[in-house]
Amino acid sequence: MEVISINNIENYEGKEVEIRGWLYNKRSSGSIKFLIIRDGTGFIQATLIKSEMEKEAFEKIDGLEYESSIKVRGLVKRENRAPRGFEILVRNIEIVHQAWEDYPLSLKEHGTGFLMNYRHLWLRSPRQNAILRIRAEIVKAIRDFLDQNGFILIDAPILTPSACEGTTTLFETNYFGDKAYLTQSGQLYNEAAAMAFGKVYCFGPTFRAEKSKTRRHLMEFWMVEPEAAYLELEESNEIQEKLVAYLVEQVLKNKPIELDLLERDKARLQLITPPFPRLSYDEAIEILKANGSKIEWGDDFGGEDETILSNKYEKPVFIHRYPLKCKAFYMKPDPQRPEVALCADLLAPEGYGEIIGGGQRIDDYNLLAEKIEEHHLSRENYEWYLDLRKYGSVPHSGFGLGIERTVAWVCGLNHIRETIPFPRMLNKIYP
RNA sequence: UCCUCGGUAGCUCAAUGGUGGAGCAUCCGGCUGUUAACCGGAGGGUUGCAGGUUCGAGCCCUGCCCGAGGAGCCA
Repeated sequence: MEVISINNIENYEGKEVEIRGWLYNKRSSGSIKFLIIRDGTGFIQATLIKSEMEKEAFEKIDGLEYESSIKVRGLVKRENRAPRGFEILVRNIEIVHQAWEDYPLSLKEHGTGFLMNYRHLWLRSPRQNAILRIRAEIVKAIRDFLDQNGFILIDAPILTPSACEGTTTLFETNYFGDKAYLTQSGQLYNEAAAMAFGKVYCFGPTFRAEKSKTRRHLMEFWMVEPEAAYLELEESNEIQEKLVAYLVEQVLKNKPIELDLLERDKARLQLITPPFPRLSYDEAIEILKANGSKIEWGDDFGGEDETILSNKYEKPVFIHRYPLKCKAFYMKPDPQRPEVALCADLLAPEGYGEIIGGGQRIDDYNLLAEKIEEHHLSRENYEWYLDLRKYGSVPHSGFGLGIERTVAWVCGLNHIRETIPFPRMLNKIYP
């Protein structure tokens, strides 16, 4: 008898199969019993009919607790009355492990705070399963896109000797008696890699010790950061819009069942095709002022400002050429207008806000040295970074795409915390 | 760090200052097509903690703890 996965059960209609999984739910009507089995790839109804099986096998499951692990053997039937259009007519069930009777999660009515304490069990639910499968698809799409477009994976270190950008708070750790910090960006190392390999990206976790407590923030999150030599701002933007459109396309193509389960409006995602609109910071300020925002030229956008801007478009929108003082020290000033940076952020639609931040980097040695001093950064820590401007400096650009925010947008979630298996949130690190 | 809201059964929530309830979950019983099944019955409580006001506090007051949302900052 063949052991099969629930997600391709339709290929086995009329065949005897075995499913290895867990008991998700059960319903009984006396002489007919329904079990909902999950195996990690999907959920399927298993039906037991008293008159069609041995008494012992029929009664075996009476005391079976939720989440008990079981092997179910039976006939795959097309059945309109079953949730997925298919069910298994059970011949026999083998109980692998009888779960304890106090499984804490019931099938309805839990608050997120409670569920987060049981995140290790919550992952078993259909909704969490769908979200994390979409996350995996997005990660795969990003890697495929970059690999197919000549980028090579060159990962940056997690433990770093100093701040990459200096501004945000870092997690400090002890490195054999010296201070070290968990990375908040692979950016600077990427620039070194880009001068060695041309087009590179790093993909990994990053850490911010900011005491942020909002639906858009995690202490630990994942970022993909491409960086390329001889790449100028607008060329970088073009890569970004193609990348974002591609990952949306791949999710639509490969994860339609998961999107439906999340009740995501797929029509909104189908609109995500290049080119994306481009708005200068100056234009954005005018729009915000016209909408009643108190923002002034030189301010960075707040969450509400981003929402106003992104709601104006069906596609993600680039906001480019921010005031230099809003941005990191390595951002290259626009030669036409030195008060603004050659940079662009990408705001996702439907109020999801910033998913990409990127820009062109300073390639002149003297200017970069000045900026390092201006930002009170330790020159000693950045000698290697300055070297990149001494030996074959070229115009170069890159960007960072936040995985969790992207997943939240594609899935249509109102909070980022469900987009990562075990979110690290303010004052909360269990489980 | 600041602002707002909240904390009552395992969970989600009710309860004019006057005997703390419901749905789900659990246990028992019933049901041959259930769809977070349904129907009947039972058990389940130091109302976050510590004080205070009152004849009487889940409810009013003070302090603390914890949680949620938001601000700042950012992806």
